[in-house]
Amino acid sequence: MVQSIHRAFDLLTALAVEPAGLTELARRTDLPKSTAARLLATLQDLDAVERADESGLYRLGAAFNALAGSSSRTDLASLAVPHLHNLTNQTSETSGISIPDGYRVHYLIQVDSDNPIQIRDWSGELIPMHAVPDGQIYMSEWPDERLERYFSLDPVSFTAATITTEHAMRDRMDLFRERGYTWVMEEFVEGLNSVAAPVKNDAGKVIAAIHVYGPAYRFPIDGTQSTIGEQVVKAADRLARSIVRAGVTR
Amino acid sequence: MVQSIHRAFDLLTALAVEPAGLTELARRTDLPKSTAARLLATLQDLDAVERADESGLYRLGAAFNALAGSSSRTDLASLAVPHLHNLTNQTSETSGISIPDGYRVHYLIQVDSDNPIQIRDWSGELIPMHAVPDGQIYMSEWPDERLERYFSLDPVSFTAATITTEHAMRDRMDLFRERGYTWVMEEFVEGLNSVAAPVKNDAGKVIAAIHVYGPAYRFPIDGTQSTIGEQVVKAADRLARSIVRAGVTR
DNA sequence: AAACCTGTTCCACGATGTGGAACAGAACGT
DNA sequence: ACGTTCTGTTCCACATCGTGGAACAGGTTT
Repeated sequence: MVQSIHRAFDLLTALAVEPAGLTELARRTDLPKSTAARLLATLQDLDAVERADESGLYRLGAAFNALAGSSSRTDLASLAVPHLHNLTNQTSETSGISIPDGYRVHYLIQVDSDNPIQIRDWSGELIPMHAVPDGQIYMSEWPDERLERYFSLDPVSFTAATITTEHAMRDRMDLFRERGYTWVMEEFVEGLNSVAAPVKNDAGKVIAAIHVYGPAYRFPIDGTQSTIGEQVVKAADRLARSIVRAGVTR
Repeated sequence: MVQSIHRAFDLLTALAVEPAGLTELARRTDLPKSTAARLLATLQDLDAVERADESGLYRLGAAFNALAGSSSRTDLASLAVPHLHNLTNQTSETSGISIPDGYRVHYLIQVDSDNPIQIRDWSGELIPMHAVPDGQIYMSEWPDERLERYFSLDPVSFTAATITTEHAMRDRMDLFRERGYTWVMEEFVEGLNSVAAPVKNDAGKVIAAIHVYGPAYRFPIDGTQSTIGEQVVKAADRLARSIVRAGVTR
């Protein structure tokens, strides 16, 4: 075991209680002041702690928000994988999961189908909300002023079919609220269709969305839009229950 | 600078990209395998990383959620302090801020008034939602089934005035939605009144609440309920704007 | 079956982390 | 104004702790 790392985490844990000066931290962690000073200087270098200018008090730094964010995204992605496999098996198309990130959709992972004609992998990428079904679901929870602000920024018209007006988006959102899922037909990329449904936490808040997409020439097969939509909704609900059981917080 | 701590954080940063095995992590961080193994064992001991049983892959552990949670609570509390001072000056009573935490309200900090007759400090404590105005605000955003579940658990009657039925709480929530703030008169503690207003993020979600409380014999002074309520709403809105400017995420 | 790769463990070694001491400056009490 | 106490910073002699190469077991791939 590496003693220095244990000691560093002792200091971080002490700071989680409340901010403190060097001498107080040394006292809380039973370390000599010079040892604590050196460890804190290193943690400061790593943005794991920061120092308030006037008071000289140490407090936890921004590094953990990034690590915790990544940790919870990884948790969510792990939980989603079996559900996405099931969905891909059912639909024979690529499925994936995303989370909202400001005005964009953050694709976490996707599960490809066996079909030789594949969809490229958008995992890790950030796509504007209006262009994809996940984003349209997230936007449907926004207050009016946020929606207004978004459309005042002239959203990109990716294809001739992209929705770029608030009015048209409200119509789309009404459809979503009616059905519980939303379809996007060649609005982001020519030749690509997709459908998504929301994943909600115990408090009813949309924390993620799962989607299926495929090439427009074969997806969806005529007359199957609502069947596929319902399958995505069911998969999203099952994932939501897994999340509650696993105690993954978002 | 402490080399071991830098190396440990290099490993953590590598894991934030995606989970990996020992050899891959050693490669990503330019460390000998034995060094990486020892550092990872220590991080595992600290719950900073965990090991998937079957695959043997390492991934970030739960420790950061706790540290990030604490870090962001500290950020929020720091931002709130000047607003709470203003509110305490205006009302001559104790003010404070809370966040929701499951079925309870987590009081972060409070700012006392100069009055010698003081309210005890609940900072750090967790109080059931139904008994305090902050909690009643949080509950007003819940889906029906969550509210139903809460009241099926026979909430504690702290005083004769405590609301313990779903029906009565819905009436209270209607009043809240009408006014933008909510009063609680001796429902939690005999002789204690309080008023709260929600703090919302850019997406319109209630992330915290701020409140003022005082002894019932002097607070509120007759005829000042709506004036004080509005003051709390304004302070909450100003805090919300500070939060957006500071980029503090919740 | 052989080659290759991963993860684990050991231990000789010396580099790094340790911690006491000294110091400057601020805060506090008289 | 002065003495005392406390905090934070820095130095450096020292030896403990962290290092990393090597060996090994077991699984995977060819």
